[in-house]
Formats: sequence, structure tokens, C-alpha cells
Amino acid sequence: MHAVLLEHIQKFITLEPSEKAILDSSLILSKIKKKEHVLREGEIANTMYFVTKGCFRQYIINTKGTEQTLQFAIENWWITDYLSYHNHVPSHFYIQAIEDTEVIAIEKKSFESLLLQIPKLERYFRIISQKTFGASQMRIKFLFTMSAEERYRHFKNVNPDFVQRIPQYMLASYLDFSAEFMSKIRVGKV
Amino acid sequence: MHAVLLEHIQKFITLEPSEKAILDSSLILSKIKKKEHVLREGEIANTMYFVTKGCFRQYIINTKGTEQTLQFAIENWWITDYLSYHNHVPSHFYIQAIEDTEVIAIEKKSFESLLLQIPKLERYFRIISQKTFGASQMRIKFLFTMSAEERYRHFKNVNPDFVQRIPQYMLASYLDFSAEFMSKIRVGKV
DNA sequence: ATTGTTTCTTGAAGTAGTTCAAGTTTTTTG
DNA sequence: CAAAAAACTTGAACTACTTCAAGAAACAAT
Repeated sequence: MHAVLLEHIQKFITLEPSEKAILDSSLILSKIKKKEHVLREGEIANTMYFVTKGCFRQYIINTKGTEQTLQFAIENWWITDYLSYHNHVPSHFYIQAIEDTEVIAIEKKSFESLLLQIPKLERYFRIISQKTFGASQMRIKFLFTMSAEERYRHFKNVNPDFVQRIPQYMLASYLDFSAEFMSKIRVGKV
Repeated sequence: MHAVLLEHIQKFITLEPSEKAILDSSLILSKIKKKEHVLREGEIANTMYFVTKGCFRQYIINTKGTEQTLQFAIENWWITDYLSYHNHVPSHFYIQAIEDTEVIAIEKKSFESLLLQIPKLERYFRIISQKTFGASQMRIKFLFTMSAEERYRHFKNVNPDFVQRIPQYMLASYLDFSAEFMSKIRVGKV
């Protein structure tokens, strides 16, 4: 039923049939329409989302009133504001669907009870969050060492399909330059 | 014996006396002299470090030959290159002591066997790596939204003692501006 | 104490990117 | 298929930072 998540989990741990059944019965698939938010600045994040189809983005609104995307979450990614989630503090971020998106949403309460029922899941989440942090380190490395154009070319090489799929101004802000500069890079006027 | 780590772990999970004993017997404290490296670019990270005293930094050498610090690890922080660690690929980073430093170093093998003996530790590492990732998201937010001077003032407000403790050029690169510009910010010539 | 090494400072010149404002194209929606 | 909304483009003026080169200060080691 929740085949996508189950497969992802089983890349890292092995589940008994009984555990799969528990998982299956405690997860709810939910559909989020394009442009809908699942988290806004100031709210406390108490849900984790696993994207099975579509795409979320995490963004902020800066002092100039411009949106800046900090992260995308496509198929097979978990997303939430972990700091708000763990520390019960208001979030600095918005999380929004940028396409019609299907997710498995888990509330903190059900998440904790799921971990009690299937302690092995702690391992799964431990491994993926360590890897996610590792990816975030690489992201900072790229931001520090590459020019705007290099960041764009590199991102496009690694994610050719994804680049086609999203508004270019969102990608520009994710790569930390302006929408106008993105336009110039793409035309080659830089 | 390894009181610092034990305390840190017990902020998140509760250990039985027997589990504490296992932990205690399987951990080794090690001392790293100032400027010594525990990881170099190209090597595969297969050790995790928990800093009990002193300070590590993770850095790269950019195309101009300048060192750029991506992260500091002080007391109570775990550090390694998680991407290299999990994927068995050569690291992009250096990890170096910037003071005489005491760490608990755990090799991948002993780490895995420790997790088998005390599965509860999965939970501990799950929680701290989620929080660490959360912190990394905030770091990217600050890099995106604040000017160089704002980043410096903010960092100094949050970590007044730490700023005193490290070479300013390392902090400059961590905040993503040049050592010269740091100097000008501090004097107020900007 | 003296020498070498590391870190910090200063100013002048340069540049990779931003900002603004306006127009154009593409996509979405009733 | 119109009309509205969203996304993209363009050029000109600007600026927050970098780079370079050289000297000064602080620190460490014999």
C-alpha cells in the first residue's frame, strides 16, 4: 500500500511482515495541492512529511520581501523543520507544495508511538538523517567554492530533469543568486 | 569515566547500569594535538569523533588555495564526514584540531557493534543528527539573509566566548567572507 | 630574549553579483 | 479561448564584497 516508503525503509533495515502491517495501518497518505502550505513561519512543526509524488520546497521570506528557497523535497525525501519539531519553537520556514503532491504525513505523537512499536525504525531515521546532514555539508561547500554560474551548471548536470520541472526563480534563490542573474546565465550573457 | 559523553547521551535516552558499563568499556579517549588532522581530503572517513575538550574544525581548500572552514566542533559535538562515512567515498574535507583536543573516537566497526549491543543508542544518534541537520538549515538561512557584518555580529552575540578563542580568519571563512573584510568589520571601517 | 611563524590590518583597485523598472512570454483559470 | 496571473528577460546603475601587496602585531619555540 505505502510501497514507496516501505521500499525506501528496506534499503536500510529489514522489516518482519508483522512490522510491515503495523506500519501500513498507521500511515495515512494525504494529497497537497500546488501552492498549499503545510508549515508557515511562526508555527510549530509537529508533522513530518515523506514525499511519494510531487515536490515540496522549504523557503523563507527575506527582509526585502523576496522568497528564498532553502531546500526542495522530491520523491523519497522526508521534510520538516527539525529544529522547530524537536525544540517546540516557532519555525523560521514555510513548507509548500510546488506541484500537486502526495505525502505520508506523520504527527509527532504517532511517530513516537511507531518508534516504540518498531524500534528498528530508529535506525532507519538515524541513517537517513546522518546522510541528509552530510548532503547539507556538501551544499555549503558548493555555495562557498563555486561561482553562481558554476553552481547552476553543476546543479543542472546532477539534476537535469528537476531543472525542467520547477520555476527558475526558485532554483535561482536555492543557488543563492537573483532571478535576473539566472536569466542572464541561461542566455549566456555572463 | 566518560562522564561527558554519558551525560550527553542521557539527555535523550535512559541507560541501564549494564549498558553504561558496556559503553564505558568500549570507548577510548584519545588526545589530538593542535593542528593535527584526523581526516584529510581524499581519505575515507571511518571514524566518528565526540569532542570532550578543545575544538575541531572541518575545512576545505578552495581553488585559490585558501582554507575555508565549514564547521566547528566544540565540547559535546560529534563530527565526521557523514557522506564519506556512509557511502564509503573519498572525503571532500579536512578535519583538524585547532586546539589541543580530547575526543572519544569510534571506528565504524565498534560503532556498529555498539549499536547492536545497545539498540537504544540508535535513538540517541537519530535525535542528535536530526537536530544537527536542523542547525545546518538555520546556518544556510543566515548565510542567505544576512550581510557579512550581520553574520559576524549575530555569531558573536550567540557565541561570545568562542569568538575570543579562535583565529579570526577561520571565523571569517566560516561566515563566508574574507579575512581582510573581517578585519574591517571589527574596526568598524565598514 | 630572539627569531621565526602565524595572525591581523590597511588602502586602493577591481568585480561578481544585485536592484530597479519595464516589457515580454508562458501558464493557468474560469 | 480570453483574461489574468505567474514567470522570464533586458539593460543600466550600483554596491558589498574580493583581491593584492605590504607592513605591523602577536604568539610560539628554542
